[in-house]
Amino acid sequence: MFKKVIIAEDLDAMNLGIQQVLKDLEIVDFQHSKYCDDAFLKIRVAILQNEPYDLLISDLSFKTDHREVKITSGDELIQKVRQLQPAIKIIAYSVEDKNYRIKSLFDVAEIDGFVLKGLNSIEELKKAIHLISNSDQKFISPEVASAVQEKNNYEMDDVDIKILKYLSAGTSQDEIIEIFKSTDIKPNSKSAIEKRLSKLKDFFKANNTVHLVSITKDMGII
Amino acid sequence: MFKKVIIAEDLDAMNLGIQQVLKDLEIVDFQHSKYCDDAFLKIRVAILQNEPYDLLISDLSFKTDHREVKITSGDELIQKVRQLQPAIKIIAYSVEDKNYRIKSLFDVAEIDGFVLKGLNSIEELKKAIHLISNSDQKFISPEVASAVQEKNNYEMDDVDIKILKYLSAGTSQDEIIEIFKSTDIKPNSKSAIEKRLSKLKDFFKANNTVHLVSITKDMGII
DNA sequence: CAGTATTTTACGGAAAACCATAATCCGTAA
DNA sequence: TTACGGATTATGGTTTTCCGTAAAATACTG
Repeated sequence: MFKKVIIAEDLDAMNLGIQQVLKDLEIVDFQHSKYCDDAFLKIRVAILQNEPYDLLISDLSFKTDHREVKITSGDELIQKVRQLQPAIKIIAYSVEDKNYRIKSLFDVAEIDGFVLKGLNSIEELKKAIHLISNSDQKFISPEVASAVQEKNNYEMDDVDIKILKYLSAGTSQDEIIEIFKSTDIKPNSKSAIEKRLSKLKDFFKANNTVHLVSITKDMGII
Repeated sequence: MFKKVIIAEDLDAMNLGIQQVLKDLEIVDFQHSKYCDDAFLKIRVAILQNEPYDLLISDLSFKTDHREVKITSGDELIQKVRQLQPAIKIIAYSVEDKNYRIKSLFDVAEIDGFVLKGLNSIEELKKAIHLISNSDQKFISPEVASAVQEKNNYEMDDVDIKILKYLSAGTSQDEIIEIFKSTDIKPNSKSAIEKRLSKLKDFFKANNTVHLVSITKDMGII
């Protein structure tokens, strides 16, 4: 079982629940942070002191307040922690149920578990901690288990995402072309952008651009 | 102080936090429901038994699981409870920070308090309960206090919302016109729809339709 | 190097969306 | 009834997007 745990979670009411879980599991050595920056710092310090954490439980979305922060989302935090301490186990604990985002957490950041905040998430969190503490198996909440097996036969790249983001920000296709040319982004012809858009619409079964942006927004891609 | 309280909140981890607040306030008679339907039923029964609740604390968004439910959101629940028992005090407790939605909760459903789930929401919830328990003042979390004073000089109507929803679902303007004509919705000419869209774009400072849908989605209007 | 495949770019016509103006309908009041 | 104002509808022209075809550039292969 884990000896030293760190929690990154901003909502105070939620924190109580997580701490209850750890107490039930008789894990006494845990810290929690309301800010990603703070959590990252604690993890770094722990490594330097030769007493690294062996589990990170992190939320994905964090509220912003007056404080100036560098790491704004749990995704970023997880990413950076994975680089800093590759062996640490990571559980994402979130209400996020968009397949795309969950899948990329497993694929890119190689999280060890994903627990969906829900009606029985406290029990699930316990299960997840148990499972990954003494094996290298992955845990994923049953409600979203389909996310990982889902194969995206069409791999979207950075440019696709950029286009979608610009579109949703009200940029016209022509303006996007201008921006791409001036910032030296590779495919920047009218046809190329159009073709990509057409492929995206095809893939997401969108009737038109408005629909496409609406769908990808819902999926949490942009 | 309140004697009998009901909580509608689906996330189990969050429930612990709220119950802690009530215990601190020495409110012992409280129930909680993970489903809106269940909460509504409890409230109805309590009225029939002549022991009505005097406070409802409700989340806004609820997860769906296998169960068939009639009331799917906290907004609906609040609305129906307000009709059923006009004198009950209602606090919305949510992460929702879109001004439009908060404002309409105060204006339409006449909630008595809005507490934003956040880094210090437990304390705020306590304050809110205190304030509204012995006065008719409204409580609103400081972070979103601006929401209520914000005056929407342009009043959107049902048709506007319908248009936006259809657009975000991939319906073309022409198709919307067809739908409006076949379902007998009043302004259904090309010009009328165009004019409305143009006004909406103007009001929301949107460059084009994609942008407009993107903005209104973010605001929680659609 | 030649030959083939893939990607990017170019072009043009069709459709949809955008925008300004003018005509029509409709309720209200003089 | 008639005049007026507001809302809806009609019309026409411009811009943007859409979509197919084809040329050019690049990458890949034997």
